Amino acid sequence: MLWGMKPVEQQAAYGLAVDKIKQMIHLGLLLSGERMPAERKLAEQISISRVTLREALRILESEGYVTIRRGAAGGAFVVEEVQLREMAKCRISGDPAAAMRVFEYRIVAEPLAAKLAAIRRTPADLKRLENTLLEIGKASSSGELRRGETTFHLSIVQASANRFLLNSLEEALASLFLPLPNGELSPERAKSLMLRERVFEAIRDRLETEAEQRMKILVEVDQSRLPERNVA
Amino acid sequence: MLWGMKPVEQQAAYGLAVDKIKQMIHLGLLLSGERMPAERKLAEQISISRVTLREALRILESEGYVTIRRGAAGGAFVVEEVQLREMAKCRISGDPAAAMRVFEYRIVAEPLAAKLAAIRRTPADLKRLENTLLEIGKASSSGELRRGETTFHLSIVQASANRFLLNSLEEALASLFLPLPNGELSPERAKSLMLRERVFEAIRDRLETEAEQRMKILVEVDQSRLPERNVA
DNA sequence: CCCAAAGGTCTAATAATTATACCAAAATAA
DNA sequence: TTATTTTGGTATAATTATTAGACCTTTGGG
Repeated sequence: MLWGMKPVEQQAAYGLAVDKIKQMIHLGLLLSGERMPAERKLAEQISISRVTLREALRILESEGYVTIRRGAAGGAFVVEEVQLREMAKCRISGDPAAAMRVFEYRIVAEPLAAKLAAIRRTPADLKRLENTLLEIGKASSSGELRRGETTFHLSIVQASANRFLLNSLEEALASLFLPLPNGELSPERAKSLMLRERVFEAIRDRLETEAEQRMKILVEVDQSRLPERNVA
Repeated sequence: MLWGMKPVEQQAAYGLAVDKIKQMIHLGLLLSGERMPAERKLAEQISISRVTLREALRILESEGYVTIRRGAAGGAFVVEEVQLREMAKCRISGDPAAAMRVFEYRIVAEPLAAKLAAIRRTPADLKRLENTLLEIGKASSSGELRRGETTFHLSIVQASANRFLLNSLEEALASLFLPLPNGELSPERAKSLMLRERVFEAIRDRLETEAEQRMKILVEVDQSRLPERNVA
C-alpha cells in the first residue's frame, strides 16, 4: 500500500492540561475573575503532579489567560473580560472562516443530538437539563448566561449517548471562542430561555422530530447573532 | 463553579502507535497478509524510536493483529482474514449497539461532507477521488474493494475541509470494524462503483444538493447490508 | 501580630523515550 | 554449499518528563 502513516505525536502532560483549561475558558465554563482551585487540589483532581500543573499554569499565564497571585486568597484567576475579548478578537481575525466551519457543523450535528436525546434521555439527563434552564433564568451577567447555554448544549449531546457527536461538538463549541455580547442582558436571556425551553420540552416529551427542528432553529438564531459580535 | 474537570490522561507513545496501526487495520487500509515496513523504516516514518515501536508491535502481536517473522523477508504481517473475522465478530458481540451509533452519525455527517466537498473540492481532490474509483474498479478481492471504498469516503471528508467532520468520521469509520463479506465480488463491486461514481459526478459538477442526497443513499445502502455481515 | 493558606523552590527518585551498537535468524544469490 | 544481505532481537547508556515530598516565601484575615 501507499504507506502514508502520519507521525505519532505524543502530547506532554502539561500541554494536555493547558488545552483542557483553555477549553473551559473558551466554552465559557470558567468565567472572567473566577479563581481556580489551589494548585495542590487541582493537581490531584486532574491526576497530574503539582510540578506539571505549574508548568501548565506558567504557559496559561504567559499567553494571557490567567494571572497568578500569591499568599492566602491567592491562586490562578481567569483574566478580566476586556482581555479575553481582545484575545477572542485576535483568534477570529486570525482565521475568519473558522466560525463558518463551526456553524456548518453545528447545524447538522446539534439537531441530530437533540433527536437522539429525545429518544434516549434518562431521568438524570432531564434533571440536568432542567438545572441548566434554571441557571439561564438566574443569569445576572452575559458570562453566566453563556455558561448556562454551553452547559445546556453539552448536556443534550451527552444525553444523545453518541460518542462521535460528543467528542466533535465539544471541540466545535470550544473552538468558537467569541467575545461576550455587550447589550442589555434581560432580553437576550429571555429569548435564550424561551428557545431552549422549547427544545427541552420536546426532549422531555420524547418528540424526536420536534426536538430536531427546534434545535435547528436555535442554532440558526445563534448563527444569526454572529455579525453583532465580531465587530469591534 | 462545579469544578468537575476530568483527569488529564497522557497517552504513552507506544499506545498511540498501537492505536494508529489498529485503526489502519480496522479501516481496511492495511489488508490481511500485508507486510508492514521494516522496524527501522517505520519507526523513522512515524517519528518514534525503534524500541518504542517494538513495544507497540508486541502489543499488536499479543492481541492477535499481526504476526512477526524474523530473517530476510521477515517483518510484521497482518494476520489472515479468518482471524480478523473472528476478532471483528467478538468486537460486535461485545457492543451490539456500536454499529447503530456509527450509522446514525454517518447518515448525517457524510451527506454534509459530500455537500461541502461539492463546494470546496480542488482539482487535487478530484484527482484523488478519481483514483479511488479506479481502485474500486480494479479490486480483485473484498479486502481491496473495502480499501478503495474507505479511501473514497475519507477523501470526500478531506475535500470538505472541515476538521470536525474529518476527525469524527475517521473515528466513526474505524470503529465499524466489520468482517469482510463472503459473497461474489463482482456484483458487489459493480454496485459500489455505480453509487460512488454518482456521488463523484455531483461533487465534480459542484451540485451540492445532489452530492448530499446521493451520499445519503450510499450510506443507507451500506447500512442495509449490515445484517448480512454480522451473522455467523 | 500571628497564623493559615496559598504560591515558589529545591532535590531525589522513577519511568518513558531515544540513540547506538551488536547479535541471531532466515532467505537468496553466487 | 557458502557468503551476503535483510530482517528481527537484545543490551547499554543517556536524556527527558513526570512524580513525590520537604521546605521557603508571601499575604490576607482573625
